Amino acid sequence: MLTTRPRGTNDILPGEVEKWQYVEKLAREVCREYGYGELRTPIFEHTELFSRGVGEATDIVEKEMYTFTDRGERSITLRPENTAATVRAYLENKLQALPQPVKLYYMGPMFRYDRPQAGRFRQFHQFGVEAFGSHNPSIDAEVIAMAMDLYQRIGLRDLELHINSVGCPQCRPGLRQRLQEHFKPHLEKLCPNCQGRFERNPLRILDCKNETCQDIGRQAPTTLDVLCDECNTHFNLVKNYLDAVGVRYIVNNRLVRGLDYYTHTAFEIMAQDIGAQSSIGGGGRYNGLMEACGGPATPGIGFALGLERILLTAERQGITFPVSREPAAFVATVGTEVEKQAFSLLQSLRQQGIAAEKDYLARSLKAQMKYAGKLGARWVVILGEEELTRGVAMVRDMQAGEQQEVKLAELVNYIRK
RNA sequence: GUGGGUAUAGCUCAGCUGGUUAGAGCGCCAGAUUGUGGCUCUGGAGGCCGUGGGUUCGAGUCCCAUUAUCCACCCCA
Repeated sequence: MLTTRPRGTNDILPGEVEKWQYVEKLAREVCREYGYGELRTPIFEHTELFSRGVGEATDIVEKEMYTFTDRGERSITLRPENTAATVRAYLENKLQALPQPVKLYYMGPMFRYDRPQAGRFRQFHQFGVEAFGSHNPSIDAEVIAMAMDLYQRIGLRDLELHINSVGCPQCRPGLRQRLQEHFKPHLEKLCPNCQGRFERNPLRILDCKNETCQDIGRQAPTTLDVLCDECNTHFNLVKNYLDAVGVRYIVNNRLVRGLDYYTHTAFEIMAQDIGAQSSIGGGGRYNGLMEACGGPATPGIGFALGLERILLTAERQGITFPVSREPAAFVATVGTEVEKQAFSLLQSLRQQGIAAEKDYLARSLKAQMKYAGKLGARWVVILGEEELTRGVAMVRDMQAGEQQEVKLAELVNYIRK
């Protein structure tokens, strides 16, 4: 073999790809019902879109981007997420001119240079939505409820929805300061990671898995302790709306989202039993992002769901999808004289909407039957010279193990019945 | 970027303390008298034992490196 697929990428083969199509179809249905229109943006963008939009200090930008210089000396990056690109497209196409809010969705591959592990790949796929132009907490709740609705339609069970408010530019600096005051006396005892976080992002110390860090963090002020009145009110209303539609959630004041642009609502959905990377979706509000990208102050909220992780969860939960690609009919021939007519019959079946197959390896009738059985064909249409002169075919029902002669003119109706 | 496990046929794996032509099950192809699948039986194709070095009379087996893969950390979907 010349080479293999690049690390952390996957070939999705027939048999597997139908599951993807099924989930994608459900996602599109949900979007239609909730009023989200599809947006397709480039797979690559100018690097500065992500470094500025996602945040210079994030892991994504610091160490996970697929960045290269193109032949025109431009720095290009394969998209690591799609919120920044959606904001860019909104501004570039002047979607402010549309009735507000503007509700968009996307689906497709994202790229991050990580070490692969269970549920994590370098090329992975996200389905996401973004709603621009409304501060209203009902749209926060709508976005969350929509994600949960999709999971439910797919059939996923035992999911945990965690929600939190990470504050706004008014109250977040206060939280940062109070956290640093809390951790400062214990700085020596924190794990090396958290000692680094102390300066960079003290919020993150709160969801460290290290026991000592957790113990010290237990008494620390949380986001919810320092929310300003406005943030507090907003968060309470989001919860009220979720209650109103029966979406169950866990308020997790340790929940911090990694990307710089989040404000107010943050949420994450966790699955059991798919390994350490248990988050199958997450999102939140990002009221400052549009301005950071050079646009007018415009609030936004969205989510991104990981398709690989959704499919993995479904597999672990033993969920089967109603997908099939078996041919309905198989045209078998006896003797070489009838092959042209059989070929024509095959074509005619297909053109009338019946999935039909034939043998391509000059197999004996016995081998053709065996092959048809393996393909899962329900009907085998057997054509020999003798049948052909009488305008009939022997049609075998592979499930019942019975067969009978059918006039060629009635074949389609017979198979459809 | 860090740590650990694994690498033998298309797939799942045997191959004992180094010893002759590397095996099984499944899958694939063919056959078991005339034009009929599933079960059974028979035969066949298919392997630079991940790659490169080293130790040895001799390496699939031991050592080193490298690559890939899996799992975990970091982080995220």
